[in-house]
Amino acid sequence: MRKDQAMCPAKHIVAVVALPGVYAFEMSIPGRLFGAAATPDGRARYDVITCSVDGRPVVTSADFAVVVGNDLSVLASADTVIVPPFGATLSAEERGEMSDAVVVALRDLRPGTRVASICTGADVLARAGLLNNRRATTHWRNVDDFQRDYPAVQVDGDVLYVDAGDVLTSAGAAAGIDLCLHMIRHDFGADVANTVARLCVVPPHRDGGQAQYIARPVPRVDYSLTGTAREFALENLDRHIPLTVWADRASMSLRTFTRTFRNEVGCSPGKWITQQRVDLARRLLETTDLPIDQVAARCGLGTAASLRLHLKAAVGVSPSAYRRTFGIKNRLSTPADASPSHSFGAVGN
DNA sequence: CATGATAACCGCCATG
DNA sequence: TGCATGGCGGTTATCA
Repeated sequence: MRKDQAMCPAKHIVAVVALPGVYAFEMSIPGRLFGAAATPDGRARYDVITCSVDGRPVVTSADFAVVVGNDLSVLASADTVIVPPFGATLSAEERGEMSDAVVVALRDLRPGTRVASICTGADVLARAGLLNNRRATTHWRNVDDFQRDYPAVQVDGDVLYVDAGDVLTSAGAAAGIDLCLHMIRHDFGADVANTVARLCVVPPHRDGGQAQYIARPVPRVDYSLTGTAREFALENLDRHIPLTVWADRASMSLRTFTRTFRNEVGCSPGKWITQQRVDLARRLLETTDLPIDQVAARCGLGTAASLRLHLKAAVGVSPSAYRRTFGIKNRLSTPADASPSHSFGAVGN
């Protein structure tokens, strides 16, 4: 955390900001997930540190306090700054006051520092102006207030997280897990992220958005209406299956199926399936030596040109560059050396 | 990069 | 009247 870090290949520093009344669960997510990302020889890939405004212990939303390691000055040397939600019992004004110092610190970060929020931590990012004219999300219960308070932010209340490049926001609570996994996937590839997910016993990738978690006025059946169709599609990723067939399998008309799908999953069937295809392509690029056009065929993207297009949209690099960075040949070196973690372009969700 | 065929998407509206 | 359904068709996206 000093200037001498330039001397040795530095670990990626993740700083978690604890404000008064911080939600201990959300605050712990980065330490648990980033902390589980290790190189094959067991070295930690990230250095997760915590801080409060003045470096003193912080009361949490539960009946215990946490002793943090630092004050806000560590943010200057962080590669990633994460703001969990805080101050549940405080008024909006009080929360604003409590986070003033963090707002100032966020505006003053080194260029290229990645900033992320979990749940209503997005408020702090918005107050710092980091979300202006960018897509962002927050807890579904906070979406309307958030959009009202920060009209310059393009709020998307349906997704689990939004990656706007160097600013990322996640939906409520456990969506922070998805966000952290996403950052790990971005930094070190899907394989490392999947290992972390296994270690933490969480799904490596959750389908769809937070829409499916919003309580409906009418209690919904607790199984998914489109789930079997999705399973079927996943088992046949390499084949093109017309939507009418999906709908048939779900015993719905085409129109009702697409509508239901969007409700349950949070995006259109087409968006969803290309996501799945790109995910598979990434895995194949990472773990096999298959030629690019065969990877494309296997994951249903058809041609190498198509794969190139979709991979570029998802992670900002070409298939060969992706394989060079994350492929099996490089498994033993630290990808951090090969790819500065901020080198990938802005990625929508 | 351009292009045209095809599929997907989604607002709209009638129906039950 | 409220609500889910599903067909229609204009617009958009995809891909060879």
